Amino acid sequence: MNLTEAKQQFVQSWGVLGSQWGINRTMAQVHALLLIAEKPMSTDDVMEGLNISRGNANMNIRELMDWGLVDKVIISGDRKEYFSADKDIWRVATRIMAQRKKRELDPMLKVLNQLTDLEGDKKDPDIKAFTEVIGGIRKFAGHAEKTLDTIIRAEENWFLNSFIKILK
Amino acid sequence: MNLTEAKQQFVQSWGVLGSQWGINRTMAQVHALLLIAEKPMSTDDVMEGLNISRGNANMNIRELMDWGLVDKVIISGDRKEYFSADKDIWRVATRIMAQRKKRELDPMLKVLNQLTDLEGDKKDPDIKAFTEVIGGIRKFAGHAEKTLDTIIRAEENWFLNSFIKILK
DNA sequence: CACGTTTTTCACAAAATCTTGAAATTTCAG
DNA sequence: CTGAAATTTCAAGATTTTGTGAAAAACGTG
Repeated sequence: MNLTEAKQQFVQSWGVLGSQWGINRTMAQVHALLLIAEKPMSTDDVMEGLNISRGNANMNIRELMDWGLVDKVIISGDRKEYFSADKDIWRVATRIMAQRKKRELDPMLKVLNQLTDLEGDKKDPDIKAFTEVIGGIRKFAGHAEKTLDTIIRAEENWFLNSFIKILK
Repeated sequence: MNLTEAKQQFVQSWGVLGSQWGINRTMAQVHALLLIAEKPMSTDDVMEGLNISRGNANMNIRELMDWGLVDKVIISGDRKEYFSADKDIWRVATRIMAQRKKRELDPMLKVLNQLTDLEGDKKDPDIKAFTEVIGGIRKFAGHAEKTLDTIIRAEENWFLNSFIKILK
C-alpha cells in the first residue's frame, strides 16, 4: 500500500468510526484529513480532498473547532484561513470526553436526579422498584462523572497522571 | 412528579441518550421500558407502551437480546414470549463496552495495523509524519483495547474488581 | 471607504435511516 | 398432524439527518 492509498483508507475508516459514535461521518473525515495533513489546510483544500461542498466543509470545520480538535492557523501574506488538527491523541480523547460529558452525561444526571424524588407512597412496591433502578443508574453515572472529571483534569493529578503516562 | 410521568420521562431521556451514542432511539426506549418494568413484558406490551408497530418492536427486542441486555422469559401457561432487561447497570455497561469493542475498536485496530507498514522510502518526511500519527493512534487504541478487555473480564481480576466495587 | 475575496448562512435537495403492516413462517396445544 | 396464535421478514413509505450551492454577510487591503 502506498501513502496516498493509506491516507484514503484512514480517512474512510475514521469516518466510519465516527458515524458509529453519533458523529457526523463527514466531520470525522475532515478531522482525519487534517490529522494526517502535512501542513494546515484551507477550506478549499478540504473541499477538494473530500469532494464536498463549501457549506459542508465550513460547517464541519467550525464544529471541529467547537470541539477543540482543530485550530485556525494564520498564514501571513495569505488572506485565507487555514486549519490544523491537534496531533496529540491523548488530548484529542480528553477533549472528546469533555464535550460528550457536558452534552450528554450532565443532562442525564440532571434528569435522573429529578426522577428520584417523586410523589406517592414511598412504600409502594412499584415506586420502590422504580426508585431503585433509577438510583442504580444514577450512582453509576455519578461515578462515571467523577472519573471523567479526573481524567479530563489529569494534569493536576499525579497518581492518575503517572497511570496515564503508561497509556500514552 | 408521579410515577407514570417519571417513567415516561425516563424512557424519553434514555432514548435521547441512546441516539446520541449511535444507537437507534427506539431500541434505547425499549430498553428503558424493560428496565423499569415491574415484570417481564410481551411484544404487545412494548408495542402499546411505545406506540410502535409489531415489526419495529420485534426487531428492537431481538437486537437488545443480541447485545445481551435483554433476556427472553418463559411464563408457564402462556404461549407468548416475555422479555426482561438486566437491572444490574454495571453488567449493562460492560456488555455494551464488549459489543462496541468488538464491532468498532477491533476493526479499527486492524486497519491501523495495515497502515503502519507501507511501501516507499521510510526516510521520506511525508511517510514518516503519517506513520507517526497513525502510530500514536494505534498505541492509544491498543491500550484502550487492553483496558477494556480487563474491565470486561473484571470478575477474573482481583485488583480491578475491588476497584470496581467502589464504583458499584 | 470601496471593492474584490473569503466566510457564513439557509432553503431546498439528496441520502441515509427507521417504521410500518401485511404476508410468510414458525410454534405448539390439542 | 392441524390450525390458531405468535413471531419474523421485508418492500414500500415516512422521517430524520446530512449536503448543496448560491446569496448574503463579513472581511481586509489598497
